Amino acid sequence: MKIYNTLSGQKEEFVPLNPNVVKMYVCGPTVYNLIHVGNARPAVVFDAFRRYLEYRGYSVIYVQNFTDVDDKIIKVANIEGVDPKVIGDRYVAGYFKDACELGIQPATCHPRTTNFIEQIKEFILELEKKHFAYQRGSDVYFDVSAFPSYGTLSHRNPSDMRSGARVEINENKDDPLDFVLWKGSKAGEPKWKSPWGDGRPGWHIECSSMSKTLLGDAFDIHAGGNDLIFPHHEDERAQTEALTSKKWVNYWMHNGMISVKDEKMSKSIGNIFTVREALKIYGKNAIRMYLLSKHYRSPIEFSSDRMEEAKTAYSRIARVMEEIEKKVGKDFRITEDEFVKDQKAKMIEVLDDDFNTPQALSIIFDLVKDVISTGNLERMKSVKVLVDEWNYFLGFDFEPDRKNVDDFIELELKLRNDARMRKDYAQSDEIRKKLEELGIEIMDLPEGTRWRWK
RNA sequence: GGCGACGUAGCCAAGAGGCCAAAGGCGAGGGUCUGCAAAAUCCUUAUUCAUGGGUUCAAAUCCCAUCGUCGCCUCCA
Repeated sequence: MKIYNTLSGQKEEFVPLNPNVVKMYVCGPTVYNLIHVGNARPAVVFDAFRRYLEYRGYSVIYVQNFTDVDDKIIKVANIEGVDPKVIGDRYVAGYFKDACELGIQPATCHPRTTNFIEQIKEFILELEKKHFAYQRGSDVYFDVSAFPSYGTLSHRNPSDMRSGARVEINENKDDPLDFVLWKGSKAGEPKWKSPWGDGRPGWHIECSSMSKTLLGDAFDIHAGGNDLIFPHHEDERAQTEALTSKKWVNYWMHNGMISVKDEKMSKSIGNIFTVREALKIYGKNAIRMYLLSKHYRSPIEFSSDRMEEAKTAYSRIARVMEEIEKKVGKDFRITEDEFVKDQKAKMIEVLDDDFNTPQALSIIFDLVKDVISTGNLERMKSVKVLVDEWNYFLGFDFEPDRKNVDDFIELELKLRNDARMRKDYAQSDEIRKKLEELGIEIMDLPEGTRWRWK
Protein backbone atom coordinates (compact mmCIF):
# COMPACT_ATOMS: atom_id res chain seq x y z
CA MET A 1 0.00 0.00 0.00
CA LYS A 2 1.20 3.48 -0.82
CA ILE A 3 0.42 6.64 1.10
CA TYR A 4 1.33 10.20 0.18
CA ASN A 5 3.45 11.49 3.04
CA THR A 6 3.52 15.25 3.54
CA LEU A 7 6.89 14.94 5.25
CA SER A 8 8.66 13.56 2.16
CA GLY A 9 6.29 15.12 -0.34
CA GLN A 10 5.78 11.84 -2.16
CA LYS A 11 3.95 8.54 -2.11
CA GLU A 12 5.67 5.99 0.08
CA GLU A 13 5.17 2.30 0.68
CA PHE A 14 3.21 1.94 3.89
CA VAL A 15 5.01 -0.14 6.49
CA PRO A 16 3.54 0.07 9.99
CA LEU A 17 5.82 -0.10 13.01
CA ASN A 18 4.05 -3.24 14.11
CA PRO A 19 3.11 -5.47 11.15
CA ASN A 20 -0.43 -6.05 12.38
CA VAL A 21 -1.41 -2.90 14.20
CA VAL A 22 -1.71 0.62 12.82
CA LYS A 23 -1.68 3.53 15.23
CA MET A 24 -3.36 6.61 13.86
CA TYR A 25 -4.06 10.07 15.28
CA VAL A 26 -6.46 12.51 13.64
CA CYS A 27 -6.84 16.13 14.72
CA GLY A 28 -10.42 16.64 15.82
CA PRO A 29 -12.57 19.71 16.22
CA THR A 30 -12.32 22.65 18.59
CA VAL A 31 -15.66 22.40 20.31
CA TYR A 32 -17.19 25.87 20.21
CA ASN A 33 -19.63 25.38 17.38
CA LEU A 34 -21.44 22.76 15.33
CA ILE A 35 -19.09 21.25 12.79
CA HIS A 36 -19.34 22.31 9.15
CA VAL A 37 -18.88 20.36 5.95
CA GLY A 38 -15.19 21.32 5.85
CA ASN A 39 -14.66 19.77 9.26
CA ALA A 40 -16.50 16.69 8.09
CA ARG A 41 -14.04 15.96 5.31
CA PRO A 42 -11.15 14.65 7.43
CA ALA A 43 -13.61 12.98 9.78
CA VAL A 44 -15.29 11.05 6.95
CA VAL A 45 -12.25 10.43 4.80
CA PHE A 46 -9.85 9.29 7.50
CA ASP A 47 -12.53 7.17 9.14
CA ALA A 48 -13.10 5.51 5.77
CA PHE A 49 -9.36 5.05 5.39
CA ARG A 50 -9.12 3.54 8.84
CA ARG A 51 -11.84 1.08 7.93
CA TYR A 52 -10.05 0.29 4.70
CA LEU A 53 -6.95 -0.54 6.77
CA GLU A 54 -9.14 -2.87 8.81
CA TYR A 55 -10.50 -4.36 5.59
CA ARG A 56 -6.89 -5.01 4.59
CA GLY A 57 -6.34 -6.92 7.79
CA TYR A 58 -4.82 -4.43 10.20
CA SER A 59 -6.05 -3.69 13.68
CA VAL A 60 -6.27 0.06 13.96
CA ILE A 61 -5.92 2.12 17.10
CA TYR A 62 -7.54 5.37 16.12
CA VAL A 63 -7.37 8.46 18.31
CA GLN A 64 -9.30 11.64 17.58
CA ASN A 65 -9.12 14.47 20.07
CA PHE A 66 -11.41 17.30 21.08
CA THR A 67 -9.81 20.67 21.74
CA ASP A 68 -11.86 21.94 24.64
CA VAL A 69 -9.52 24.64 25.95
CA ASP A 70 -9.30 27.49 23.50
CA ASP A 71 -9.83 31.24 23.07
CA LYS A 72 -12.90 30.75 20.91
CA ILE A 73 -14.57 28.50 23.46
CA ILE A 74 -13.88 31.04 26.17
CA LYS A 75 -15.33 33.79 24.01
CA VAL A 76 -18.56 31.87 23.38
CA ALA A 77 -18.79 30.99 27.07
CA ASN A 78 -18.41 34.64 28.04
CA ILE A 79 -21.09 35.73 25.59
CA GLU A 80 -23.50 33.18 27.01
CA GLY A 81 -22.36 33.78 30.57
CA VAL A 82 -21.63 30.12 31.24
CA ASP A 83 -18.60 28.06 32.19
CA PRO A 84 -16.47 27.07 29.16
CA LYS A 85 -17.00 23.46 30.14
CA VAL A 86 -20.69 23.86 29.30
CA ILE A 87 -19.78 24.96 25.79
CA GLY A 88 -17.27 22.16 25.37
CA ASP A 89 -19.70 19.52 26.56
CA ARG A 90 -22.46 20.83 24.34
CA TYR A 91 -20.41 20.72 21.16
CA VAL A 92 -18.74 17.42 21.95
CA ALA A 93 -22.26 16.01 22.10
CA GLY A 94 -23.10 17.90 18.92
CA TYR A 95 -20.10 16.40 17.18
CA PHE A 96 -21.02 12.85 18.17
CA LYS A 97 -24.55 13.31 16.90
CA ASP A 98 -23.40 14.63 13.52
CA ALA A 99 -20.59 12.11 13.18
CA CYS A 100 -22.94 9.27 13.94
CA GLU A 101 -25.44 10.47 11.35
CA LEU A 102 -22.67 10.75 8.80
CA GLY A 103 -21.85 7.12 9.42
CA ILE A 104 -18.49 7.82 11.05
CA GLN A 105 -17.45 5.15 13.51
CA PRO A 106 -16.33 6.25 16.96
CA ALA A 107 -12.57 6.39 17.43
CA THR A 108 -10.83 4.00 19.79
CA CYS A 109 -10.30 7.03 22.04
CA HIS A 110 -11.66 10.58 22.02
CA PRO A 111 -9.36 12.39 24.45
CA ARG A 112 -10.10 15.93 25.61
CA THR A 113 -7.56 18.57 26.54
CA THR A 114 -9.09 19.16 29.95
CA ASN A 115 -8.39 15.55 30.88
CA PHE A 116 -4.72 15.84 29.98
CA ILE A 117 -3.59 18.90 31.92
CA GLU A 118 -1.24 16.88 34.15
CA GLN A 119 0.39 15.12 31.20
CA ILE A 120 0.73 18.44 29.39
CA LYS A 121 2.48 20.04 32.37
CA GLU A 122 4.88 17.12 32.66
CA PHE A 123 5.57 17.41 28.95
CA ILE A 124 6.48 21.07 29.29
CA LEU A 125 8.61 20.45 32.38
CA GLU A 126 10.59 17.87 30.44
CA LEU A 127 11.09 20.32 27.59
CA GLU A 128 12.36 22.88 30.06
CA LYS A 129 14.78 20.38 31.54
CA LYS A 130 16.12 19.66 28.09
CA HIS A 131 16.43 23.39 27.35
CA PHE A 132 13.86 23.50 24.59
CA ALA A 133 11.55 25.79 26.53
CA TYR A 134 11.86 29.07 28.39
CA GLN A 135 9.60 31.00 30.71
CA ARG A 136 8.58 34.65 30.31
CA GLY A 137 6.32 35.81 33.11
CA SER A 138 3.86 32.98 33.50
CA ASP A 139 4.05 32.07 29.79
CA VAL A 140 6.26 29.25 28.58
CA TYR A 141 7.58 29.18 24.99
CA PHE A 142 9.18 26.57 22.82
CA ASP A 143 12.62 27.60 21.58
CA VAL A 144 12.54 26.90 17.85
CA SER A 145 16.23 27.68 17.41
CA ALA A 146 17.07 24.72 19.66
CA PHE A 147 15.37 22.33 17.24
CA PRO A 148 17.39 22.27 14.00
CA SER A 149 14.93 20.40 11.81
CA TYR A 150 12.14 22.91 12.41
CA GLY A 151 10.31 23.47 9.11
CA THR A 152 10.93 20.02 7.63
CA LEU A 153 7.30 18.97 7.66
CA SER A 154 5.93 22.12 6.06
CA HIS A 155 8.95 22.45 3.75
CA ARG A 156 9.84 25.95 4.85
CA ASN A 157 13.01 27.26 6.25
CA PRO A 158 13.00 29.28 9.43
CA SER A 159 15.06 32.18 8.09
CA ASP A 160 12.57 32.74 5.23
CA MET A 161 9.76 32.85 7.72
CA ARG A 162 11.58 35.23 10.00
CA SER A 163 12.14 37.63 7.13
CA GLY A 164 8.48 37.28 6.05
CA ALA A 165 6.53 40.32 7.15
CA ARG A 166 3.56 38.41 8.38
CA VAL A 167 5.03 36.80 11.46
CA GLU A 168 3.65 38.70 14.37
CA ILE A 169 6.16 40.26 16.70
CA ASN A 170 5.54 39.39 20.31
CA GLU A 171 7.87 41.17 22.69
CA ASN A 172 7.74 38.21 25.05
CA LYS A 173 9.25 35.77 22.62
CA ASP A 174 12.95 35.49 21.92
CA ASP A 175 12.20 34.60 18.32
CA PRO A 176 8.99 35.33 16.39
CA LEU A 177 8.79 31.66 15.43
CA ASP A 178 8.74 30.47 19.02
CA PHE A 179 5.30 29.30 20.07
CA VAL A 180 3.51 29.15 23.37
CA LEU A 181 3.39 25.93 25.39
CA TRP A 182 1.68 27.34 28.44
CA LYS A 183 -0.27 30.59 28.70
CA GLY A 184 -0.52 32.54 31.91
CA SER A 185 -4.17 33.06 32.76
CA LYS A 186 -6.07 36.28 32.32
CA ALA A 187 -9.20 37.22 34.21
CA GLY A 188 -12.26 35.22 33.26
CA GLU A 189 -10.35 32.35 31.68
CA PRO A 190 -10.19 28.74 32.78
CA LYS A 191 -6.94 28.06 34.60
CA TRP A 192 -4.95 25.32 36.21
CA LYS A 193 -2.18 25.52 38.76
CA SER A 194 1.31 25.00 37.42
CA PRO A 195 4.96 25.58 38.26
CA TRP A 196 4.79 28.72 36.09
CA GLY A 197 1.72 30.13 37.77
CA ASP A 198 -1.97 29.71 37.01
CA GLY A 199 -2.62 29.22 33.34
CA ARG A 200 -3.69 26.93 30.54
CA PRO A 201 -2.06 24.92 27.77
CA GLY A 202 -1.18 26.40 24.39
CA TRP A 203 -2.85 24.97 21.34
CA HIS A 204 -0.23 22.61 19.91
CA ILE A 205 0.86 20.87 23.07
CA GLU A 206 -2.33 18.88 23.60
CA CYS A 207 -1.94 16.68 20.51
CA SER A 208 1.65 15.90 21.40
CA SER A 209 0.79 15.03 24.94
CA MET A 210 -2.29 12.99 24.16
CA SER A 211 -0.73 11.03 21.37
CA LYS A 212 2.38 10.33 23.42
CA THR A 213 0.24 9.08 26.30
CA LEU A 214 -2.20 7.05 24.20
CA LEU A 215 -0.09 5.88 21.27
CA GLY A 216 3.48 6.08 22.54
CA ASP A 217 6.58 8.00 21.47
CA ALA A 218 6.27 6.86 17.87
CA PHE A 219 3.28 5.88 15.80
CA ASP A 220 2.26 5.36 12.19
CA ILE A 221 -0.12 7.98 10.87
CA HIS A 222 -0.99 11.52 11.86
CA ALA A 223 -3.76 13.10 9.81
CA GLY A 224 -5.74 16.30 9.51
CA GLY A 225 -6.58 19.19 7.20
CA ASN A 226 -3.72 20.66 5.18
CA ASP A 227 -4.31 24.02 6.84
CA LEU A 228 -2.84 22.42 9.97
CA ILE A 229 0.51 21.61 8.39
CA PHE A 230 1.85 24.95 9.49
CA PRO A 231 2.10 25.89 12.23
CA HIS A 232 0.09 23.29 14.13
CA HIS A 233 1.70 20.06 12.98
CA GLU A 234 5.13 21.59 12.52
CA ASP A 235 5.04 22.73 16.15
CA GLU A 236 3.69 19.43 17.43
CA ARG A 237 6.46 17.63 15.66
CA ALA A 238 9.13 19.97 16.97
CA GLN A 239 8.13 19.72 20.61
CA THR A 240 7.55 15.99 20.57
CA GLU A 241 10.76 15.05 18.80
CA ALA A 242 12.65 17.54 20.94
CA LEU A 243 11.38 15.69 23.97
CA THR A 244 11.86 12.09 22.86
CA SER A 245 14.74 12.45 20.37
CA LYS A 246 12.90 9.88 18.28
CA LYS A 247 11.02 10.01 15.01
CA TRP A 248 7.49 10.71 16.15
CA VAL A 249 5.19 10.09 13.17
CA ASN A 250 6.02 7.99 10.11
CA TYR A 251 3.28 9.11 7.73
CA TRP A 252 1.58 12.50 7.65
CA MET A 253 -1.68 12.57 5.71
CA HIS A 254 -3.44 15.85 4.94
CA ASN A 255 -6.76 16.39 3.24
CA GLY A 256 -7.52 19.30 0.92
CA MET A 257 -9.81 22.16 1.81
CA ILE A 258 -13.44 22.59 0.85
CA SER A 259 -14.16 25.90 -0.81
CA VAL A 260 -17.29 27.90 -1.48
CA LYS A 261 -17.19 30.13 -4.56
CA ASP A 262 -13.41 29.85 -4.76
CA GLU A 263 -12.86 30.65 -1.13
CA LYS A 264 -12.03 28.26 1.69
CA MET A 265 -15.00 27.25 3.83
CA SER A 266 -14.08 28.46 7.25
CA LYS A 267 -15.70 29.60 10.43
CA SER A 268 -13.72 32.83 10.41
CA ILE A 269 -14.79 33.73 6.86
CA GLY A 270 -18.33 32.81 7.77
CA ASN A 271 -19.19 30.95 4.57
CA ILE A 272 -19.90 27.71 6.37
CA PHE A 273 -22.54 25.09 5.81
CA THR A 274 -23.07 22.99 8.90
CA VAL A 275 -23.16 19.22 8.71
CA ARG A 276 -26.51 19.37 10.39
CA GLU A 277 -28.02 21.49 7.59
CA ALA A 278 -26.34 19.38 4.93
CA LEU A 279 -27.69 16.19 6.48
CA LYS A 280 -31.16 17.64 6.51
CA ILE A 281 -31.08 18.84 2.93
CA TYR A 282 -28.97 16.24 1.13
CA GLY A 283 -28.66 13.31 3.53
CA LYS A 284 -25.78 11.18 4.69
CA ASN A 285 -25.31 9.25 1.47
CA ALA A 286 -25.05 12.30 -0.74
CA ILE A 287 -22.49 13.84 1.61
CA ARG A 288 -20.39 10.68 1.64
CA MET A 289 -20.62 10.36 -2.14
CA TYR A 290 -19.61 14.01 -2.49
CA LEU A 291 -16.59 13.60 -0.22
CA LEU A 292 -15.44 10.27 -1.61
CA SER A 293 -15.84 11.12 -5.28
CA LYS A 294 -12.82 13.37 -5.25
CA HIS A 295 -9.36 12.38 -4.07
CA TYR A 296 -8.91 13.38 -0.43
CA ARG A 297 -5.86 15.57 -1.07
CA SER A 298 -7.46 17.76 -3.73
CA PRO A 299 -9.42 20.87 -2.94
CA ILE A 300 -13.13 20.50 -3.55
CA GLU A 301 -15.88 23.00 -4.21
CA PHE A 302 -19.07 22.93 -2.17
CA SER A 303 -22.33 23.92 -3.85
CA SER A 304 -25.83 22.70 -4.00
CA ASP A 305 -25.28 21.56 -7.60
CA ARG A 306 -22.39 19.38 -6.50
CA MET A 307 -24.47 17.92 -3.70
CA GLU A 308 -27.46 17.19 -5.91
CA GLU A 309 -25.14 15.55 -8.39
CA ALA A 310 -23.64 13.40 -5.66
CA LYS A 311 -27.09 12.44 -4.48
CA THR A 312 -28.11 11.32 -7.96
CA ALA A 313 -24.89 9.39 -8.39
CA TYR A 314 -25.42 7.64 -5.08
CA SER A 315 -28.98 6.67 -5.94
CA ARG A 316 -27.82 5.06 -9.14
CA ILE A 317 -25.91 2.52 -7.05
CA ALA A 318 -28.58 2.27 -4.36
CA ARG A 319 -31.36 1.59 -6.87
CA VAL A 320 -29.48 -1.17 -8.53
CA MET A 321 -28.64 -2.72 -5.15
CA GLU A 322 -32.32 -2.63 -4.30
CA GLU A 323 -33.23 -4.10 -7.66
CA ILE A 324 -30.74 -6.92 -7.19
CA GLU A 325 -32.16 -7.71 -3.79
CA LYS A 326 -35.63 -7.92 -5.27
CA LYS A 327 -34.43 -10.35 -7.90
CA VAL A 328 -32.12 -12.61 -5.90
CA GLY A 329 -33.12 -12.00 -2.29
CA LYS A 330 -30.82 -11.69 0.67
CA ASP A 331 -29.99 -15.25 1.55
CA PHE A 332 -27.58 -16.70 -0.90
CA ARG A 333 -23.99 -17.67 -1.12
CA ILE A 334 -21.65 -17.16 -3.95
CA THR A 335 -18.57 -19.03 -4.93
CA GLU A 336 -15.53 -16.87 -5.22
CA ASP A 337 -14.89 -17.27 -8.93
CA GLU A 338 -12.38 -15.50 -11.16
CA PHE A 339 -14.71 -12.58 -11.65
CA VAL A 340 -15.08 -11.90 -7.93
CA LYS A 341 -11.37 -12.32 -7.34
CA ASP A 342 -10.53 -9.94 -10.17
CA GLN A 343 -12.88 -7.28 -8.91
CA LYS A 344 -11.52 -7.50 -5.38
CA ALA A 345 -7.99 -7.27 -6.66
CA LYS A 346 -8.90 -4.24 -8.75
CA MET A 347 -10.48 -2.49 -5.79
CA ILE A 348 -7.46 -3.14 -3.61
CA GLU A 349 -5.13 -1.98 -6.34
CA VAL A 350 -6.76 1.45 -6.64
CA LEU A 351 -7.27 2.00 -2.92
CA ASP A 352 -3.76 0.84 -2.10
CA ASP A 353 -2.62 3.74 -4.25
CA ASP A 354 -3.03 6.56 -1.73
CA PHE A 355 -6.69 5.73 -1.10
CA ASN A 356 -7.99 6.62 -4.54
CA THR A 357 -11.71 6.59 -3.73
CA PRO A 358 -12.86 8.18 -7.03
CA GLN A 359 -11.39 5.20 -8.86
CA ALA A 360 -12.96 2.85 -6.36
CA LEU A 361 -16.36 4.35 -7.07
CA SER A 362 -15.85 4.04 -10.80
CA ILE A 363 -15.28 0.30 -10.34
CA ILE A 364 -18.64 0.10 -8.63
CA PHE A 365 -20.38 2.12 -11.33
CA ASP A 366 -18.93 -0.19 -13.94
CA LEU A 367 -20.25 -3.24 -12.11
CA VAL A 368 -23.63 -1.67 -11.67
CA LYS A 369 -23.88 -0.89 -15.36
CA ASP A 370 -22.75 -4.36 -16.29
CA VAL A 371 -25.35 -5.98 -14.06
CA ILE A 372 -28.16 -3.93 -15.56
CA SER A 373 -27.24 -4.59 -19.14
CA THR A 374 -26.59 -8.33 -18.83
CA GLY A 375 -29.36 -9.14 -16.33
CA ASN A 376 -27.36 -12.19 -15.26
CA LEU A 377 -28.60 -13.42 -11.85
CA GLU A 378 -25.34 -15.04 -10.78
CA ARG A 379 -23.51 -11.89 -11.69
CA MET A 380 -26.02 -9.90 -9.64
CA LYS A 381 -25.30 -12.01 -6.61
CA SER A 382 -21.58 -11.49 -7.02
CA VAL A 383 -21.95 -7.76 -7.41
CA LYS A 384 -24.17 -7.51 -4.37
CA VAL A 385 -21.69 -9.42 -2.26
CA LEU A 386 -18.81 -7.29 -3.52
CA VAL A 387 -20.50 -3.96 -2.99
CA ASP A 388 -21.73 -4.95 0.46
CA GLU A 389 -18.22 -6.02 1.35
CA TRP A 390 -16.68 -2.74 0.13
CA ASN A 391 -19.38 -0.82 1.84
CA TYR A 392 -17.59 -1.69 5.07
CA PHE A 393 -15.30 1.23 4.33
CA LEU A 394 -17.46 3.32 1.99
CA GLY A 395 -20.21 3.49 4.59
CA PHE A 396 -23.32 4.07 2.48
CA ASP A 397 -26.82 2.98 3.39
CA PHE A 398 -28.22 0.85 0.64
CA GLU A 399 -31.39 0.17 2.53
CA PRO A 400 -34.28 1.87 0.77
CA ASP A 401 -34.92 5.32 2.11
CA ARG A 402 -37.91 5.09 4.44
CA LYS A 403 -38.06 8.67 5.54
CA ASN A 404 -41.40 9.30 3.84
CA VAL A 405 -43.07 6.21 5.24
CA ASP A 406 -45.11 8.28 7.70
CA ASP A 407 -46.76 10.27 4.93
CA PHE A 408 -47.45 7.08 3.07
CA ILE A 409 -49.20 5.51 6.02
CA GLU A 410 -51.19 8.69 6.56
CA LEU A 411 -52.38 8.40 2.99
CA GLU A 412 -53.48 4.79 3.55
CA LEU A 413 -55.30 5.79 6.74
CA LYS A 414 -57.09 8.52 4.87
CA LEU A 415 -58.24 6.08 2.18
CA ARG A 416 -59.39 3.71 4.91
CA ASN A 417 -61.30 6.42 6.75
CA ASP A 418 -62.94 7.54 3.50
CA ALA A 419 -64.10 3.95 3.05
CA ARG A 420 -65.41 3.86 6.62
CA MET A 421 -67.36 7.06 5.97
CA ARG A 422 -68.94 5.36 2.97
CA LYS A 423 -69.58 2.36 5.25
CA ASP A 424 -67.49 0.34 2.81
CA TYR A 425 -66.16 -1.84 5.60
CA ALA A 426 -64.90 -4.54 3.31
CA GLN A 427 -62.54 -1.99 1.80
CA SER A 428 -61.50 -0.47 5.14
CA ASP A 429 -60.84 -3.88 6.69
CA GLU A 430 -58.82 -4.83 3.65
CA ILE A 431 -56.59 -1.81 4.19
CA ARG A 432 -56.20 -2.56 7.89
CA LYS A 433 -55.29 -6.14 7.13
CA LYS A 434 -52.68 -5.10 4.57
CA LEU A 435 -51.12 -2.61 6.96
CA GLU A 436 -51.11 -5.19 9.70
CA GLU A 437 -49.20 -7.55 7.43
CA LEU A 438 -46.62 -4.80 7.03
CA GLY A 439 -46.29 -4.55 10.80
CA ILE A 440 -48.47 -1.52 11.34
CA GLU A 441 -51.13 -1.52 14.00
CA ILE A 442 -54.16 0.75 13.73
CA MET A 443 -56.20 2.12 16.61
CA ASP A 444 -59.45 3.99 16.05
CA LEU A 445 -59.54 6.34 19.00
CA PRO A 446 -62.15 8.98 19.82
CA GLU A 447 -59.74 11.72 18.77
CA GLY A 448 -58.96 10.04 15.48
CA THR A 449 -57.06 7.14 14.00
CA ARG A 450 -53.52 6.48 15.29
CA TRP A 451 -50.96 3.97 14.17
CA ARG A 452 -47.77 2.44 15.47
CA TRP A 453 -45.24 -0.24 14.58
CA LYS A 454 -46.17 -3.57 16.13
C1' G B 1 7.16 38.98 -0.72
C1' G B 2 8.20 33.44 0.62
C1' C B 3 6.54 28.24 0.30
C1' G B 4 3.18 24.63 -1.84
C1' A B 5 -0.76 22.63 -4.90
C1' C B 6 -3.61 22.71 -9.14
C1' G B 7 -5.46 23.95 -14.55
C1' U B 8 -8.39 17.06 -18.44
C1' A B 9 -15.38 17.20 -22.28
C1' G B 10 -21.32 21.77 -20.91
C1' C B 11 -20.22 20.60 -15.43
C1' C B 12 -17.74 17.17 -11.70
C1' A B 13 -13.64 13.88 -11.86
C1' A B 14 -9.71 9.51 -12.62
C1' G B 15 -5.32 8.76 -15.34
C1' A B 16 1.25 10.61 -13.78
C1' G B 17 6.17 8.22 -19.99
C1' G B 18 3.74 3.51 -24.67
C1' C B 19 -2.47 -0.79 -22.83
C1' C B 20 -5.17 6.77 -23.88
C1' A B 21 -8.01 8.56 -31.03
C1' A B 22 -8.26 9.80 -22.22
C1' A B 23 -12.15 5.75 -16.92
C1' G B 24 -16.44 6.93 -14.13
C1' G B 25 -20.49 10.38 -12.60
C1' C B 26 -23.89 14.53 -13.63
C1' G B 27 -26.15 17.04 -17.62
C1' A B 28 -27.73 17.18 -22.75
C1' G B 29 -29.55 14.93 -27.48
C1' G B 30 -31.80 10.62 -29.82
C1' G B 31 -34.20 5.54 -29.51
C1' U B 32 -37.09 1.62 -26.58
C1' C B 33 -41.03 1.28 -23.12
C1' U B 34 -45.63 3.97 -22.09
C1' G B 35 -53.37 6.07 -21.79
C1' C B 36 -50.68 10.79 -20.03
C1' A B 37 -46.62 11.92 -17.08
C1' A B 38 -42.59 10.00 -14.63
C1' A B 39 -39.19 6.11 -13.88
C1' A B 40 -36.12 2.60 -16.08
C1' U B 41 -33.08 1.20 -20.06
C1' C B 42 -30.02 1.53 -24.74
C1' C B 43 -27.04 4.66 -27.90
C1' U B 44 -24.42 9.35 -28.79
C1' U B 45 -21.60 13.26 -26.39
C1' A B 46 -12.71 15.29 -25.68
C1' U B 47 -8.01 13.28 -32.56
C1' U B 48 -7.55 15.87 -27.05
C1' C B 49 -5.47 17.07 -21.65
C1' A B 50 -4.39 26.09 -19.71
C1' U B 51 -0.67 28.39 -23.39
C1' G B 52 4.26 28.41 -25.67
C1' G B 53 8.84 26.00 -26.03
C1' G B 54 12.03 21.64 -24.91
C1' U B 55 13.58 16.24 -23.62
C1' U B 56 12.22 11.36 -25.85
C1' C B 57 11.54 6.41 -30.85
C1' A B 58 7.04 7.78 -27.72
C1' A B 59 4.29 13.16 -23.31
C1' A B 60 -2.19 14.68 -20.60
C1' U B 61 1.92 12.36 -17.98
C1' C B 62 9.11 14.66 -17.54
C1' C B 63 11.77 19.84 -17.89
C1' C B 64 11.53 25.31 -18.60
C1' A B 65 8.70 29.72 -19.30
C1' U B 66 4.02 32.30 -19.41
C1' C B 67 -1.03 32.99 -17.94
C1' G B 68 -4.88 31.66 -14.45
C1' U B 69 -6.96 29.56 -9.81
C1' C B 70 -6.46 28.04 -4.84
C1' G B 71 -4.08 27.02 -0.03
C1' C B 72 -0.42 28.13 3.88
C1' C B 73 2.82 31.94 5.98
C1' U B 74 -2.50 34.86 11.81
C1' C B 75 -7.36 31.32 14.33
C1' C B 76 -8.59 27.42 10.89
C1' A B 77 -10.29 20.69 9.04
